[in-house]
Amino acid sequence: MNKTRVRFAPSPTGPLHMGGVRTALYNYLYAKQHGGDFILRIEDTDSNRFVPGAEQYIIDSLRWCGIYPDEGVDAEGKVVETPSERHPHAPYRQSQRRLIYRQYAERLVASGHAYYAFDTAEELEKARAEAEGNGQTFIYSHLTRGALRNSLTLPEAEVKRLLEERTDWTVRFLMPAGRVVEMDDLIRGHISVDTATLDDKVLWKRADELPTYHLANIVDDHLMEITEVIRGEEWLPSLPLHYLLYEAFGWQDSQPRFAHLPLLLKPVGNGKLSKRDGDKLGFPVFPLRWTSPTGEVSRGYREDGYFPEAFVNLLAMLGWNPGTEQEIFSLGELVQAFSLDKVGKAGAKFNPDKAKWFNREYLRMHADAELASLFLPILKEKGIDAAPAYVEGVVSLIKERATFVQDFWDIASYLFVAPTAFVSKDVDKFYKPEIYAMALEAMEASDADTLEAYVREHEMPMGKVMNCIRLALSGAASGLGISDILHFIGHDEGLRRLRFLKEKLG
RNA sequence: GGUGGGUUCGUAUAACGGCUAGUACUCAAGAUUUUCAUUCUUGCAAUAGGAGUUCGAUUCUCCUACCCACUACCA
Repeated sequence: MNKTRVRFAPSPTGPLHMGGVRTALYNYLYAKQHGGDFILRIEDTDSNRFVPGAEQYIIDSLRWCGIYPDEGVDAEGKVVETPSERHPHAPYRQSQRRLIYRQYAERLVASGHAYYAFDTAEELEKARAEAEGNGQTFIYSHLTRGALRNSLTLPEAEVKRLLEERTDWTVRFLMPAGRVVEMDDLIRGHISVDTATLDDKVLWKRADELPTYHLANIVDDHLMEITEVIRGEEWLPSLPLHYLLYEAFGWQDSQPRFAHLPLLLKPVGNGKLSKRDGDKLGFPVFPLRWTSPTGEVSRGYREDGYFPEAFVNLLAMLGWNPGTEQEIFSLGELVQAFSLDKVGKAGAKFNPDKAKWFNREYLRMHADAELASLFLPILKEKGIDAAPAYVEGVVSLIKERATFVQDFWDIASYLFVAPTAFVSKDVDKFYKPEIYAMALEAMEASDADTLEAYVREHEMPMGKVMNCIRLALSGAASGLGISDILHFIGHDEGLRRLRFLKEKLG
């Protein structure tokens, strides 16, 4: 039995979106569960779409989630560029593997599974436009290849000349007609496709001396001894090609098994989750904040205040379920519980409310001291220098009311500074001369512990008096319990605030 | 258009072919609380439609509808 080896193979064309993180996560979980390796490979074969910083963003995102590759770019925190005893499959960036692909492309031509094509981009475009004019779709296939400029139709000498003179030719796969490819997917079961509907995909481009996805992918998965390919559903249509490629190379025996994951869909309407949805509906679609080369900023889960554990957890539950009613899982627990046959087939709509719920749960699980240490810098920004022990006490009191650490300030700012503004609606309701008089009397006569008893004993209207006091202490009639507030700010400060209320409102 | 995939409460999902189709989020109501939040209880709400197989179908088969992906010298 071969050791399990899976890979996550993103393209550095922009920030990794949460769907991509989920794919990486599922690969990672699968690898770890089977005691195997998780490999990070960068598929940068499209020089036109390369975005500076995208690769580092991918690495940073996975690290934030606690996902570390055993092999590949970023293995053990450093970029592996050359083969070594530990990483014999390096390099892991496809642009650094150019030389490898060309020989495999040539091998396919030699064995009659591929051919050279000399059609220019303009010629193909013209053919497409023509077909479209006739209400049809042009595909480069057994239907059309006989009338196009390639090594199948041109004389040998001409082919030789063009190969030498021109630098814009490609190698195309010779898609056989009249075959039905029988495939198996770990999630979807058996699938069969008639090759007559498939086209002759470009495998290698002379112009930049690079392969396209299809060739690079198959060659690398083979060379890197990948045992399972777990990727997004958008790849399902090219699975027949990939099967045929393994067959053409004679690698069927070591062909990896495939699992195509359902897509992540936008919260409302239809279609896959896109960057725009996040901006529009107010939630991040990226793990980390991303600033594009043009200066456009996209929010990230990290910066929005999500705990990485919560992010990983919510991602894991989108498209997979444990078969039990447990919803909260650590990364380690996910490794134990994960299973591809519990992955659903249908696309999963992302629900921002549930995402927040997960973070709330994780926030409560965090120790007060830890939360306090996260809150401290925020306080410092507000110009407040509070004692850690004090902040810890505050946090333990308010953590159940918050979703994010950032919420702490809004919830409890008045435990650090006296309110200067008062909610007018609450003022109208609770700041009446007779109520204020009673509130002042109660405050002057009792401390935090005896306040309630005093109000009760003197048969004051409990709700009104308390809310008037709360208004003075916190600036609003809703919020923390009065005795809790007093415990933190002290009785003297409480009395001062009550007097300030009158001073301010007259 | 073609090819492939998909379809259980609003959302995520559960249910060897067999209880009243379960759970979580959201929402609503009630209880608790000096207020708010929390917490607790309760409630609303689904098998896309139609045939077939079967004693019995959410589950298996077929058809229809709808949704998604792919259909580039992008991944």
